[in-house]
Amino acid sequence: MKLQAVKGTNDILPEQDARWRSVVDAAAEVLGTASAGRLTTPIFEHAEVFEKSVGDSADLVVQKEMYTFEDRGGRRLSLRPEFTAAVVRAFIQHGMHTRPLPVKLWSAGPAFRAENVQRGRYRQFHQVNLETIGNATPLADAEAIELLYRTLARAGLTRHRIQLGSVGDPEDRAAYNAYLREALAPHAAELSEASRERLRLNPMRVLDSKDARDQELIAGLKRPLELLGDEARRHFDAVAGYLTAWGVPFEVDDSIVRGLDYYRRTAFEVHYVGIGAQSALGGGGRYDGLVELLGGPQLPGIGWAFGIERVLDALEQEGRGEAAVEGPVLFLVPLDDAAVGEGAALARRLREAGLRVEFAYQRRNPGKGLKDADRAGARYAALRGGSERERGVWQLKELASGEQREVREDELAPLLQAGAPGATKEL
RNA sequence: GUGGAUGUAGCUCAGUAGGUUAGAGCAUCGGAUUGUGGUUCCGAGGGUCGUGGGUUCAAAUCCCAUCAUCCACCCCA
Repeated sequence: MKLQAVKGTNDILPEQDARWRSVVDAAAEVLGTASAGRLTTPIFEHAEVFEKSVGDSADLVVQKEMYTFEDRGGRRLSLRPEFTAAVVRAFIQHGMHTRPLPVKLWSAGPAFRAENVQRGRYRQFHQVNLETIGNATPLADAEAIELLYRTLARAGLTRHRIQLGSVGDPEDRAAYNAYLREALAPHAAELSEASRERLRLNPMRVLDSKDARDQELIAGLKRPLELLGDEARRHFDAVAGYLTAWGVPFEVDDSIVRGLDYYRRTAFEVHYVGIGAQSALGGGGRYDGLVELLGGPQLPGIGWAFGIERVLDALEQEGRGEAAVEGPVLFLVPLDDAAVGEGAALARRLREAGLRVEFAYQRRNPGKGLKDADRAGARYAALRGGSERERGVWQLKELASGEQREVREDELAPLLQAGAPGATKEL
């Protein structure tokens, strides 16, 4: 056990590939129907892209959860811990504000955080991300949330739940934080150590505490939703209204909080019961102000991301784990040395025609060859030795039924291409 | 960073009152079967017992350290 993948990173094996692709394909399909274009950005950026956007109090920075390093030119670079800042950077760099607004951009790829590992939490993980930049209406929020819900449904999930909240406008947030500080100050000594720290840096996050004593202290307090200003309140109600009208199931969650500073108003998460402690499949929210913060025009935005590994975990809970790896349609078995080259050449031609064909690399006897074909998962095997060569044919055998007949080489492609059921009957 | 559990073959695991060459099932390869597969039977290859140190005549087994994995805290995807 000498060399192995770095802690918190995973190999995606061939048998997992189909599931993986199906999730990304679901996103491409669903998000495409909403005219979102796919944007692929580098996996690393100048560190300041994330540092500026994320805010000083965010854990990403404070707890050094970013993989930041210096390259040979002395540039400080960071592996992306999330997509939003990088997408916004690309949006600004390419002058996308001149396109018809809003601009919808989706992405998929790895992200990195230097955290400790557990189920559903890895150091390299993968996300599907969507950003809608340039529209501040509640309709844009509802659209984004609906797309998130539908993408996951399309990927095969049936038991994911949307939780909707609001962190308010900056003034609301400031007011609520002040309220919390005041309300909790007398009990500060009773709070857990972590929560005392939160109270100092980002009081709202105290609501997130899983400490039983903390929860008791919090129980009687007002929630962020109760202290929303009029505009934020109307915005929230409108988003909820659209979702209800569209039949997107959701629950109001009055304790949704964001670790990142740039969120305003709408905040939401998708959860799934049964995938361990990290039950959030994804989350997102509105970030009016971020584009400007990163040096772009004053444009609002809303976006979300979900974790592909967590979705795959959830799919497994629903009994939709690894799909069987598809075998070749045809497996060619050379029964003598001359047939080895003939088989390879035939395979090449059939592959050129788009068929999935495999062959034995050396002469086999029929028993071995059929065994090879069987284990490769092939549907048909074709054998050829001296007597077949004389007649210019291959013995084509359907493995499942055992039916066999002689076919000329030029008959093979049309026969196999005719498709599974038809070809079977012909035999 | 903190806490708990676990590290024996590619995989799932046996194997402790310490005792010769460390086992099974599955998987792999070969043979039974040099022109017809899946079942079955036979055989083979594959192990620094996570790593390092200690105790002992003797360590997979006991002690210490260390690393890794899993789960949880924290935080989040």
